Amino acid sequence: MGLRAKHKADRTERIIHAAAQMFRTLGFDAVRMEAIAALAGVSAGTVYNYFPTKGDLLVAIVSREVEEVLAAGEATVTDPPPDVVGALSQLVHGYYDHSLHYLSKDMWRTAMAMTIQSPEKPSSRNYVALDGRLQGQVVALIAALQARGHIRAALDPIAVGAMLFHNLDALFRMFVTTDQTLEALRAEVDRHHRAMAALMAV
Amino acid sequence: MGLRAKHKADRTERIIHAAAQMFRTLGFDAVRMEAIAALAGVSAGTVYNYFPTKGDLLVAIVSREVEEVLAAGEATVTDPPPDVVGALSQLVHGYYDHSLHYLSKDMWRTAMAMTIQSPEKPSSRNYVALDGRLQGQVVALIAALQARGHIRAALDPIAVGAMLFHNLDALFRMFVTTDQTLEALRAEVDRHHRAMAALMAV
DNA sequence: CTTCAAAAATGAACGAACTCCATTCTGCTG
DNA sequence: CAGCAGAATGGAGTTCGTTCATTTTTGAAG
Repeated sequence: MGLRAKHKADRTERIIHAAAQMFRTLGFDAVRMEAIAALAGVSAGTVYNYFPTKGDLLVAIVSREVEEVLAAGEATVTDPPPDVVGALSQLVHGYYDHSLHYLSKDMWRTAMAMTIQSPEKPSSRNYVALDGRLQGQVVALIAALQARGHIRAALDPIAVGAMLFHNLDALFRMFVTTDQTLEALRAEVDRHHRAMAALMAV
Repeated sequence: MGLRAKHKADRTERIIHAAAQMFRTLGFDAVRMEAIAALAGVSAGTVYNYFPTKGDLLVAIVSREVEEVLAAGEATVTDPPPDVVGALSQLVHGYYDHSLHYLSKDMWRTAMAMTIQSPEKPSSRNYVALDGRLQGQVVALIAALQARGHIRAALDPIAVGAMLFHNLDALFRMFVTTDQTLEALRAEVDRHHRAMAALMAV
């Protein structure tokens, strides 16, 4: 990698870190692009050379978090606990527990809003693709449990996996739009998992 | 109602109709508040005496649509078809089929985005409450089917109803964020309903 | 019918994201 | 090393949503 490319990568990192820090401490709306640029040590115009809009900058930050969570989920999918509730909970709690590590609820809300409102933007497409991979992990987990004979052979793993994912997604959305605690979120999703596990039992 | 109150109601209607028409034909972002005000026959400032922001104006419009859909759903809940898939489909197709009557996908997306990003605003709270009532209808339907002995007595109707609602909501969000047709949306949700009906069967 | 305080409407001004662009700087290449 | 292409700069300009001081309208009291 030439010096030029390295500078580019450095600047991208600096901008992302500066923005992430400010978004988290001040809230998305309260942060001016000038301030991000200043903290990153570049000019405002330069930020726009890297990210088309303030929203895209946020979505890029959030997408990094999702990628980390995805990587962490692989372990559960490839080697799931034998009980259905335990397997689902392990995967989903992994998602939830990491969600506020680098990000605030405000950042999640704003990023979700951006990707819904403008699904055609490249940053949104990327985010949606990551979401699809999360859904794929849930489907894969259901299929794995089914292959091991822990849930009924007759059920449609894709449809059921999709429903479970949509559910955990909705509960997470509720979490970030209220002052619900992580603990309460976990309890709620576990309740749903128990209900589904009872239905899926062989 | 005094003259003053009547004028107020008239203006509210004119503003809502003007905004709805323009949002639908031009798209939310392309419509300037000036233009809505002009079509409604008032000044820009006046619109702000009636709706705090452009987004709140949109959410008010969308909320009206949800209220109509809610009313239409009552019939299915109080007297559901005996088969589980038929009952779920009748309710949910009712929701979906009316969704584009007055609104565009763009309006749905933007309204969803607004309510997620700013859940504390009065207009968002109202919208979320309507969503809760939709979820309540699904739960009530499951409970009714259960009371009639069409699905297992052992299952948790609140958890299962919540999951079904979250699922139909997610599928609708996918619908409005892509160019999927209503037909394809119906087919997809029916597939999920069949999968769930099989699990819930006595 | 006149008065007047409260309510409502008005539109000019403001602020911030974003665009544009002439200029400057920097690292690659012949 | 020269000079060129690509990138950063930063300030001026645009656009809208939003705000607010001012003006106009309202309807009840005298």
